[in-house]
Amino acid sequence: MIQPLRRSRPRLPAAERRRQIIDVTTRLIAERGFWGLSMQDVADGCGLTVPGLLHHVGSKDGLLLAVLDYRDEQDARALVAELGDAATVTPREICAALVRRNAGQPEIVRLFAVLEAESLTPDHPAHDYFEARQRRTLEGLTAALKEHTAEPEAVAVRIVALMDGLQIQWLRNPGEVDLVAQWEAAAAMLFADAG
Amino acid sequence: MIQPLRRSRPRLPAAERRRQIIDVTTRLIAERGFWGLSMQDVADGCGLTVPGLLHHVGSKDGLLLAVLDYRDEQDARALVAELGDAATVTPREICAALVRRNAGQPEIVRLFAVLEAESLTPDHPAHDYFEARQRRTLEGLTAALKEHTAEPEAVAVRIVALMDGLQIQWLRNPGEVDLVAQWEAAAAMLFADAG
DNA sequence: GTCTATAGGACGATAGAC
DNA sequence: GTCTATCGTCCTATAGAC
Repeated sequence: MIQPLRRSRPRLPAAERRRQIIDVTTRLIAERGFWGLSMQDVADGCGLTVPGLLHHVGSKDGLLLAVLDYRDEQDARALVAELGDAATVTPREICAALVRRNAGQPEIVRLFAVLEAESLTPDHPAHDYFEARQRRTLEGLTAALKEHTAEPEAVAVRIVALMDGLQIQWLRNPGEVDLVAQWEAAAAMLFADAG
Repeated sequence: MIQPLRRSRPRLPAAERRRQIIDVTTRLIAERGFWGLSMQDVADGCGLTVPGLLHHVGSKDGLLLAVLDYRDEQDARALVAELGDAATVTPREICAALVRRNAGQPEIVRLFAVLEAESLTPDHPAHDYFEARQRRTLEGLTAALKEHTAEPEAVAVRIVALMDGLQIQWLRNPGEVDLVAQWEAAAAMLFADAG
């Protein structure tokens, strides 16, 4: 009568489990930020216990970094798919594509909006990530704008600022603010002298 | 030998103590957000125990609302002092005054930046406050723009978005981004057709 | 107005079995 | 790969003395 009975629970392969963990965590951080995130909630959302969750990500900080790494990878993939890696695309087209993509995934946008603000303080585990991300974005955009305007750096700052600001208003009131339309209208002035 | 010995500790009057609590809390929320705020840290910063702190604010939510109420009061006072309540002031001047004031108090700006993002979720204790605040701001600005542009509402959205976005970049890199200068330059395009 | 004492959880993380 | 059990810490809040 001794039952061999191994594995009454699913025991997903590590890669799939990791993917599930990242999905759940993305949703929860968007709702509550990193400081408001609890490992218990993530574990529950995955049908795991907390030690089970920690087996995959090591620590709470590790969990956050896993989410950000995954986003980088996805974003890079998506942008190449949409635009090709062509050098013929204008900065304005790049921005428009980005806004269109963001308009379709409010959860991700919220993830970044919350973490961007939270991580302003130097002891936030994503502080360095967001500092590097902002520098990379501004440098890339500045370079792309060089041949189109006299003040590429200042224009780049304005573009990023406007995108971030519009996203916040859109997230707070998705029904009333049309992200893509607002951006197109705003872009008309921003790119008045640029391409 | 029986000592009457009452009050070995300061025992500040309630109003002063409340003011101190709000100051300390403002700094801590700017650093960690509301979810990351601990009553213990606030109490320590005031030289109080946690129950002593709770005596003044009732609960953690009450503490947050006290901070926001106080900010509303201060901001209204400051804006009237700077501009008078005159109807002769243009929207552009109002915005410029606001940006100049913000440039001098990064801690307060950070408080709002963090709470604005955190409070996107409906169960955040400041959710309603920020929703009302955004609506009030947009309506006021839209009204002020009515005589200056054909699309006052859309321009108002852009103005708010740009101010919020510039502030984030400035907060992350105060040395490299000059908030006032960036705003002046951006305002030149935003108000191209408006006053 | 502030304290001590304490209730009653939730937290992140580790050890070790299976 | 996932579990149970547990550690030690932190958390908000209440009761009641002074």
